[in-house]
Formats: sequence, C-alpha cells, structure tokens
Amino acid sequence: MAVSQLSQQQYDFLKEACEKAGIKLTHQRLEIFREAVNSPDHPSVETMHKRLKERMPTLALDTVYRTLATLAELGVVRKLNLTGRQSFFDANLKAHHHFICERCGLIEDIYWPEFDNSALPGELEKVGRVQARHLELHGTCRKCLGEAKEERK
Amino acid sequence: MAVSQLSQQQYDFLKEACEKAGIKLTHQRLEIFREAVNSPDHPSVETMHKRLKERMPTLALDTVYRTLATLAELGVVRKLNLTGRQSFFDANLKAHHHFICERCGLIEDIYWPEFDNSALPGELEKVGRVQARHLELHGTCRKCLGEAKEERK
DNA sequence: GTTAATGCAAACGGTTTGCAGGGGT
DNA sequence: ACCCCTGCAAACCGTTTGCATTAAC
Repeated sequence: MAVSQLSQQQYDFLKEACEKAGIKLTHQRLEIFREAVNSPDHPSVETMHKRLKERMPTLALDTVYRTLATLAELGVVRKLNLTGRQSFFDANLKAHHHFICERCGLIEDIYWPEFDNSALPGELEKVGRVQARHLELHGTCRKCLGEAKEERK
Repeated sequence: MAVSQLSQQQYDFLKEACEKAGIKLTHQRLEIFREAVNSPDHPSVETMHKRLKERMPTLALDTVYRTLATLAELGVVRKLNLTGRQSFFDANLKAHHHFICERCGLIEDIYWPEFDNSALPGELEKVGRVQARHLELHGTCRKCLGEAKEERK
C-alpha cells in the first residue's frame, strides 16, 4: 500500500509505534502524521489543522491537538516550546537544534553533530541525568537583517 | 537609601534602566523586580504574585504580568519559555542555561562558559545573526531518579 | 461486536486589554 | 496639574475535557 508523500518506511514506523502502544492506526493519525512529516516549516497546530481541513473537512481542531500529543507520546514526533505562545510539533527526529528569528518568528533547523557528541559539564551529574539537549539560537534572520537595513535609510 | 534584600547596585541598575526608557520607577516595579531577584527557584508569575501579595495585598496579577513584560523589555529580566504551559522570568542576567526535570518540573541553572564562548557552526551565517544562545537540558533530577528507583522495588 | 477514537461544544488556564480611578513626578 | 501607571474586570487565545457518535480491529 503506497501512501502519497509518505514513504513506506515512515508508514511502517507509525504503524509499528501504534501496535507497540496498543492503539489503533486511524485515518486521522495517519493523515496528521503525514502532515507533520511534510511540514518542515514548523507550522502551528492551527495552521496544520487548516491545511488538513482541505483534505478532511470534518476534522476537528481538538483531534489535531489530541493526536499530536499522542504521536509525541509514541515518540514519532517531538513537541517544541519555543515561543511560549503556542507549541509546535516536529516530525524530524534527527538530533537538531533551532534558530528562532525574534523579528518574524522564522524557525530554522540547525544541525551541529560536534556539539551533540560533546561532553556536558561534569557538575551535571550532581543535578540529574540528561536525556536530551536542545539548543535555541535567538537572533535575526538574514531576510529581517536586510529589511532592518532598508528601514534605517 | 537601602532597600532590604536588594543591593544598592541592583537598585541603581533598575533605576537607570527606567530613566533610560523614560518610565517611572514605581513601588510595584521595584517590588516585582526585587521579587524576581530573590527568586532563584524560577517561580511562575502566579507564584510570584502570591508571594508579593503578602507584602502588597492590593497588587493585581495583571500588574505582575505587565510589569514583568516591561522589565523584560528594559532588559533587566529575561523571559523563559521552557514548558509551553506558563512562562518564567529570570533576573539572573549572567549567561547560563537550564536543566529541566521532566518528572517534577524542577528548573536548575547551569553555567557552561566554555560552551558560551565556543564558535557556532559556520552555516549559521547563512541563516542570520545569533544574539543569544540558550541550552535546554531535559532529563530527570537526582531526587526523581531516587524516587523512581524506590517505586521499582 | 467490542472498545477505543473522533467530532462537537463547552470549559479551562494563563495571559492580555480597555477603562477609569489613583499616585508619582 | 499632568500624565502615566495600576487595579479591576472582562476578553482573549491556545489548549483541554466530557460526552455521544463513529470507526478500527
């Protein structure tokens, strides 16, 4: 069974995760997962819902919330709290970090394997066990830097 | 003029910041700043409000929100979005990062000057200009590690 | 057929805003 | 005296929850 814009591997990944957790692989879960996989631009839950509604007119917003929370529990998507305002869900499970433009809100994935593999400060052993590290780089994106320059003229 | 539990230096810092921004150094701003300075445990805004109300019974919750937002604009406190649920304000302006216990919500300051001074990946120049880096270390704190061990018995 | 998941609507909680009265400069 | 700031209350918005219906296994 071929699923458009979702590789067999990704489909199997979701299916196995559902089976392992003993939950059903429903149409909604599949579609919402697919939307997450095909959304490298870190959309808000509301934006995802809008996009999904074009294909699934009866899909409720709360189902998107509920499903993304479920998918996060399964470990097939990752929940991001970058802005405080709203949360984002990231289906990119490769270790990566985020650049956030304070001016326009752009979120860009940053890969930095040397950092991921570096040792954390020794004092952390006294604090607890670290399971994941996530770096937020706050600044101004290239596009906004240009616009700010324009405005100063 | 001596302000209990707030050094002259910290008082001057706030006063100068207010003057520079052309806003008044009101009683509320001073007290809320003092509360932030004396709250190394990263309390929620609501908790800060509860603590402040003991000294200032008429203080409204929204004033705490409004004032902390103002102080963040002045740059005398820093707004943290660690949980998605609620935001925290940190009056510790020294470069530092945070350990978050996923089990109990504990937030611990982590200092790592070697990392702060290290060079970021070159690819970031293509993305934009980084003004601040903030590392989130998610894991389980020492206390919760012990409790989890107990529960398994 | 059984049970869990969805859609609907209403509630929720943290945060923000409009406004009028009050306090600081 | 002026105007900004605060307290009050209501609105706001993203998110969550209770319940009856629907669909997956």
